[in-house]
Amino acid sequence: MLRKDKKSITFQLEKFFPYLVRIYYRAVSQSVSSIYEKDYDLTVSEWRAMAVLGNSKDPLSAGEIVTRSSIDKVKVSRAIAGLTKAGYLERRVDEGDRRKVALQLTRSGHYVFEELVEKVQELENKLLDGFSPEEKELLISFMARVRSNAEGLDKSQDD
Amino acid sequence: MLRKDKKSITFQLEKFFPYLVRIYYRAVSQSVSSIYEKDYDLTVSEWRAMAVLGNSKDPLSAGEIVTRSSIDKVKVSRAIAGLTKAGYLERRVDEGDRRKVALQLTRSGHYVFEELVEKVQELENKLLDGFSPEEKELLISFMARVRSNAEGLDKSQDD
DNA sequence: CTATAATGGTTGCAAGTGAAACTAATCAAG
DNA sequence: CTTGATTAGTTTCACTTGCAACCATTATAG
Repeated sequence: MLRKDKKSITFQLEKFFPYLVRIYYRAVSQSVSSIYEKDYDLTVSEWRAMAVLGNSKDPLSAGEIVTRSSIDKVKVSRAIAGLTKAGYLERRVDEGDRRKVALQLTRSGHYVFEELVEKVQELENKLLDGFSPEEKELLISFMARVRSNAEGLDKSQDD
Repeated sequence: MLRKDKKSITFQLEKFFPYLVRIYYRAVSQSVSSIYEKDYDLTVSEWRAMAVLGNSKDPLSAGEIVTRSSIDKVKVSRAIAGLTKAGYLERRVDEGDRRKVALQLTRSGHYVFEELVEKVQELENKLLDGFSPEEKELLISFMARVRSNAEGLDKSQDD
């Protein structure tokens, strides 16, 4: 079995960690998005904006949604437009600072939000079916560790 | 603290499992893609197609890349075009079946592949910095379990 | 042999994305 | 006040995406 390869590289994509993460993410993401997409015709950003708003007693500005959801400006702006058009969201110009808009869910928006939360939490349970509470916590903490490793890297690259 | 909320929903996005997965994925994905994007101006699909090809002794058809990389038809087709244009890939019509193309990395493609593999494996280690081998295995197996839960769901929804 | 279907791969198109430019309002300085 | 800078949010534009339609070739049926 003599080979002349300089290094005889073996790189298996299906063992490559970031590839596994991607596949994992895809599976999770697809199962959850099927709920708000197919059942309610919402986009991811719309669902997330709604989730942030649904949990807030007080109206929020678009900027506050951006910071709380880690969705970017543009998507939030479009999500707001979409939700407003669907009648789930009410936008009022903030009279204190007329650049801002005060956003809050309408009654029907709140209703949809509640339905969604229920379905989505049910899905969360199904995704973690077979996991003990400790395992769930462990998985979450592993992800957080990897994430913080990754973010550390990015930072050092910026220099 | 009397509230009149029908249900007093508390849904925190930042505790929601699919959201955590998304953030995790983003961090990983961004750190790895910065390597092949910034350093080599390759897209994800190009890198993945290259990874599949780089590991194969024999030329592959586009369809084989699709099945081995779980990238879709269209992306593979475009990845091939891109890699060919960059001089990393050689495409030859399969004379046995003239619908197929036989694809293999050029010398320079192989060279880039080797460089990339090295950098990318280094990154993989950094991402998992602080993880014991057992923890790494555990994380991977957790992801596989969640994924198979998710895929089970999708299947039952198709019915 | 045709005719029809099936397969491998590419391309067109409509929708989605995000960086950057833009508008409008507020703030800060002279 | 005016001028310039900052902030909130929207829009534009170039690029990516993926479905579906497509072309070419091979396989199957009559």
